[in-house]
Amino acid sequence: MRPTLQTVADVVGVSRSTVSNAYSKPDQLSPELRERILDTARDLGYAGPNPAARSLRKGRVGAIGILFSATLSYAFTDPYAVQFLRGVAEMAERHETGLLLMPLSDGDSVSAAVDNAVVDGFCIYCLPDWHASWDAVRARNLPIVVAERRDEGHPDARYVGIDEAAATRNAGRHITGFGHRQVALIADWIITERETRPVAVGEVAELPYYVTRERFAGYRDALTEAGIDWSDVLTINAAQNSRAAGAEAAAYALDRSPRATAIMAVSDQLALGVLDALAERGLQPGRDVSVVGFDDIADAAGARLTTISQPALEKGRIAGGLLLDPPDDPAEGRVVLPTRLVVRASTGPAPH
Amino acid sequence: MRPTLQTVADVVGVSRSTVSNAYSKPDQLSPELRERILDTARDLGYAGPNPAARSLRKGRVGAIGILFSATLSYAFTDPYAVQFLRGVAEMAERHETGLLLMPLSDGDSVSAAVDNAVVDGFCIYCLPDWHASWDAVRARNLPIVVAERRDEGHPDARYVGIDEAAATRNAGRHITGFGHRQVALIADWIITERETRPVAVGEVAELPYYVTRERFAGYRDALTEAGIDWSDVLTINAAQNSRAAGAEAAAYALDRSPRATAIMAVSDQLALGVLDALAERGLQPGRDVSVVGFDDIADAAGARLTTISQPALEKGRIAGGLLLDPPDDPAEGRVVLPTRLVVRASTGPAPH
DNA sequence: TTGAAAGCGATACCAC
DNA sequence: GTGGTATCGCTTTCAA
Repeated sequence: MRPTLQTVADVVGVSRSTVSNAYSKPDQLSPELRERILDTARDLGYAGPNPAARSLRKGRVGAIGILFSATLSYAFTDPYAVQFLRGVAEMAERHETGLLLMPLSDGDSVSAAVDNAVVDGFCIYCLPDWHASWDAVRARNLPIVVAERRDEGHPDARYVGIDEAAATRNAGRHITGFGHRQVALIADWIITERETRPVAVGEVAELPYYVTRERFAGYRDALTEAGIDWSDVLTINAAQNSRAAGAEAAAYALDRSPRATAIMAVSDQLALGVLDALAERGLQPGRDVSVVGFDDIADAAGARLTTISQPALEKGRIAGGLLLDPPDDPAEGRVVLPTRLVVRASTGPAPH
Repeated sequence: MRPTLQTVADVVGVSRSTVSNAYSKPDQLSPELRERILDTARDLGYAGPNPAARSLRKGRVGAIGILFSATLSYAFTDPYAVQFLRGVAEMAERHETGLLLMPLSDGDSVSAAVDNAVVDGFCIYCLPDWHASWDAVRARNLPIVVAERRDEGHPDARYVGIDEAAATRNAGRHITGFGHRQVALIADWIITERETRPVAVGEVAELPYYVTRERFAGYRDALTEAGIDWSDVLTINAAQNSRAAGAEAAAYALDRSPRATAIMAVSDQLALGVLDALAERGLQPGRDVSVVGFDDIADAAGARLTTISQPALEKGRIAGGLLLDPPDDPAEGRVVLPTRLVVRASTGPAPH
């Protein structure tokens, strides 16, 4: 049998409290005794206090669950996601807390994973509205921080996000100010299917994913203000949030007549793909076709991409802080961070 | 007070076993009763069986700890690491197991993180030999799988890796076969400091990190066979495993006289940086300077990089499998996967 | 089917 | 400083 605290206590001839103290409260007993206990434990092959038991007793686990929709590798491949998670990880580190990545498959086990997660709270991020795990998470009755989305179904949920629509509204005005009329929008999750193709604006009315929905709403506002008919806007679904998918999606806007003179993407990854597509066709960004991204990831500056900068790292830090060090005032549990339109060379006046 | 199983049992008027069964063994009680229990639980705001308590009782947690040296964001930025982790995640998903990422800071808390991790086992990967957490992990007395390294200090540890030295020996022969004599080697962790600079071969004798040590050993064998003096080989430490660091390191080999005609890097990330450095100088890979990488990441093919292919995804899957579904025969717990030299355009005959 | 009782392995609290 | 006792919340026999 594996040795336990009790085993060690018996061998040393002390009570279990004392052994426990030897591990958790070194200053509660004499150094010699502590030494003796630790030595015996080592000889016995005692592995130290069982974390599950400790968690049960203390009511604290020392880990938070990270929930997102996609596969591990995909989520971490996105520079924005990486920054966000780095922020969360920073706070976690500071609080000596682990990050439990939960593989969310699509079957029944979605809920099982959430149900069994040994965590003190959940950080949800990039989880489409339709995903089954939302209910499972709420049922757990643990602190929740949602990034990128207000959780209407859970009014007390802490939240850190940005004003998505305001950000794109602003960017949209930048574009319409340049006189663009032939506009295309690229996003993943316009539809739940993972395929790259134009999607009729009718479908777009009920975007299933909060972030895309809001960002499109902002663009819609700006374009409509400028007298552009929303139904004239070409909206293209990208199979995923990747550079390649962005390039593929851009083809639909570039290889038709009239060609789009401005292409806005909901992420820099996609927008970089659009730039790739331009380069392939010998088109110059900002002159022949204007391109706008979102996120202001590291590569955006080098690519001279006009984009909307959002503080991903800070967002992660705040999400982590909200979870690990909750504010007394619930009002402080809802944080909206600023965004900024970063104008670079990829946008300019519409060609005649 | 938060409701517990007991609370629900009392309200419904059954024993806790029955409530427990309602959750864990639906077929052990009548559907009506189960329904009634679940409804009451919902009304009471009972969050379902407490995972910590369940873990304690069952002796199984449903999560494995992932240990690596670097920051989260760094680890996941490396395409090789991402592939590896995707493999692990795949197996984890299949076993309904979570992945606990442990923030390994450098202070005392290194051990605390490991001590408190509520996990069923550890998967160690990319953890330098000198890292303090090795001891803490061994003390936990849990199943361990080590990727990329034999753990001599823990002979029973399961292991999945490749023959690092054989792989680079082979690549080295490819290079010497082309007649190269002016050779440079680029690696991170030649020294424990994170700075990009040439490192004298004397220091290199005691490389602190297993992977770099082995890969260098292979190259050394091949070069020595060809009559190249190991002390004539320029070895350059890269501050980190990134493309930028690779380019920076390459400068030391390219901007000196005589210029290196072959540069071997311990990763494709670094090697891609080397190609960047060549491009900057108008040098042609495979004609002016030959470049070899390691890993065969997705970008390597497009960059026409000669490299050593290793099955990262498969490695991750096996690591996960070894941990979650251990083989009966301990001999099967030590897996060495094949590597393959993939020759592309970045290597060629040494220029006269 | 259902229930009673016995742990799982530790920590908190309060005497001593 | 040290030891007893209750308890954290659940699952698991084993009887009924």
